[in-house]
Amino acid sequence: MTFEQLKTFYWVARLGGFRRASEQLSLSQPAISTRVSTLESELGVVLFERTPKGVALTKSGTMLLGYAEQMLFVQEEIVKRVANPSKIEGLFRIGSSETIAQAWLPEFLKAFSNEYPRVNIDLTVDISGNLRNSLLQQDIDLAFLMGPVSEFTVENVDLPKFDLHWYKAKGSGPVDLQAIPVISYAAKTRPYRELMAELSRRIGPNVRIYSSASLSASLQMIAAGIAVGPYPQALASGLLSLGRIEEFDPGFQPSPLAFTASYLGEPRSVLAERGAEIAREIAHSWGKDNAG
Amino acid sequence: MTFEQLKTFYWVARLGGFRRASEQLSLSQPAISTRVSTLESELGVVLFERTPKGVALTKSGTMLLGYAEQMLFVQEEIVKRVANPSKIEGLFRIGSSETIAQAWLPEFLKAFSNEYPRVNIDLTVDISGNLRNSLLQQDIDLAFLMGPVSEFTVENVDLPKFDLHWYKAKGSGPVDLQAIPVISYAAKTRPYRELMAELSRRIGPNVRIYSSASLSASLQMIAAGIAVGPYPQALASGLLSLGRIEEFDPGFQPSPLAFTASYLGEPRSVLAERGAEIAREIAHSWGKDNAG
DNA sequence: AGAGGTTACGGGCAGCGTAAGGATC
DNA sequence: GATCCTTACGCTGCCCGTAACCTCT
Repeated sequence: MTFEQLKTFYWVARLGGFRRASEQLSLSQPAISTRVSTLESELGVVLFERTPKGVALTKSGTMLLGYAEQMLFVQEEIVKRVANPSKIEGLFRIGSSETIAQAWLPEFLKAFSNEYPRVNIDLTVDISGNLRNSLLQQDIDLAFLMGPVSEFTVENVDLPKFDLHWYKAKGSGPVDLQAIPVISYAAKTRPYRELMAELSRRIGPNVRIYSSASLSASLQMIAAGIAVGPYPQALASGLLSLGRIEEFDPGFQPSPLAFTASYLGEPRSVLAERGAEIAREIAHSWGKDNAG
Repeated sequence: MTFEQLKTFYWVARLGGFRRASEQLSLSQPAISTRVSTLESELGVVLFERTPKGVALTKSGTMLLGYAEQMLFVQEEIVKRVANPSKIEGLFRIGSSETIAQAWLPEFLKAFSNEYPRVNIDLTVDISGNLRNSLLQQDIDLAFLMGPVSEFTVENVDLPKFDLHWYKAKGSGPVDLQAIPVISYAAKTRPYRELMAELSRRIGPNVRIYSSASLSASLQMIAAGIAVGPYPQALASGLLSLGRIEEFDPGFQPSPLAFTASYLGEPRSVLAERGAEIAREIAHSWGKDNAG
């Protein structure tokens, strides 16, 4: 009996098939067959009923699953508590919404790769909805998104909120929201929908809303006087101090953007757990440094 | 990280040396070195301080030890609860006192090897004192002896007691313990010492006591009229029904022989745990079948 | 035909034992 | 020199991937 066998068993049980487990573990499918059947013959017990459309746990298999989970849990615990982080190797896939990427993500990456120098990082920047799916499909290990992700398998660590203020080009006259478009987050995002609803209610159907998937492009458009819009105060400070943009008050303020660091609780991943923790620390100290 | 590495680590920690662990695990000493140093480099942590006279756990090593014990415990649990006994292989070393060997040991061996057909059995018959030492030195895995063994590491399962009755050759006249020797268990045993003390008190210094390490030889001597002695009633029934010996009452009866099935609780051994359980069952049913 | 699992086979590498090497008393 | 652990090295055997095969829809 080896850890690899138990881990393989665990994933076959969890995903309900040898082929799916082979993808999860980056192995050939026959390798999964070998591992499982070796384990079965070592224990002298059949763990799966093979049906044409996948596999199902036998009674023995069900019993083993609990123990296998314990094993993998303790193993992660060892990696977390005993192992030296600088020796941990692997690939860690991070997904981030652009707001975070523009804010404290660089500092996070610095801190993370400092603690885990031998871990390679895959970074994806996307909108929260896509990140959520990627996370649930295990295409990424840790996501910074507008959460929380409410699936019960997902752990959500709350991150500091971003207050939204309204900005317009410096020196432009009073703002008439009927005349100048409002630019905001990409169309499929929650802040976009919220803003859309609020503006329709207050301004009427003539309001024009641009949406942009690129935060920095949006800010450039604001600075160029093409549009106005609500943006995280903390991210506007650069153009603000350059004198390119200025705040204004259209009479209401969208609710702050709430982010979480989210990861799958099962199976355990030390990197995801610790990554979320580091993110919380970094985000808080970044928030203090960049407070109004 | 593998089970073998953790097990090796455990034994090195427990025995305080690589060489001792290599003997415990039946491996060469360099193999222990390799395993430990591989584990150390995988965790990126030094687990042992190497001193000229052995090794000592580092702080990290101490932390790991707890987790390693958990792992090995769960592993044994899997073998015990999930694995099919008929597939378990290995060597199981049993030590038994002769009384047990003459009583229900054959039936026990039959039941045990029936449940674990692929486990080889090493049987040693010796006096309880030696069995106790062998057990503590891990030369045997399970001992049937006059217990309990009071070391805190040892688990003791109580077995049915053996009542001692006095026997003499059939047809011989009234017994004068001043005239005929008393034969009993080997000199280093507890029943011998108890009997010695009791006889000295009651009969006086002239009493002669033979001691014999062989139960069957002793019974033969009684049957031959050379001596008389107290023996387990259950074991005398053969010669009794053949009409070779008969009971008599010298006015007192030694206390019954109390046996235990004893094994080391740490590290766990499924075979020892289950073996003790089987022994208890077999001994009880044997006791009923052979009751006066 | 296609999806899912098994069997067959060759090759690479982990890990063993033997043997030699260092350190400390 | 004795004891204990480490290093060196050749070899064996395990386990992976490729490829062919089986079975059920």
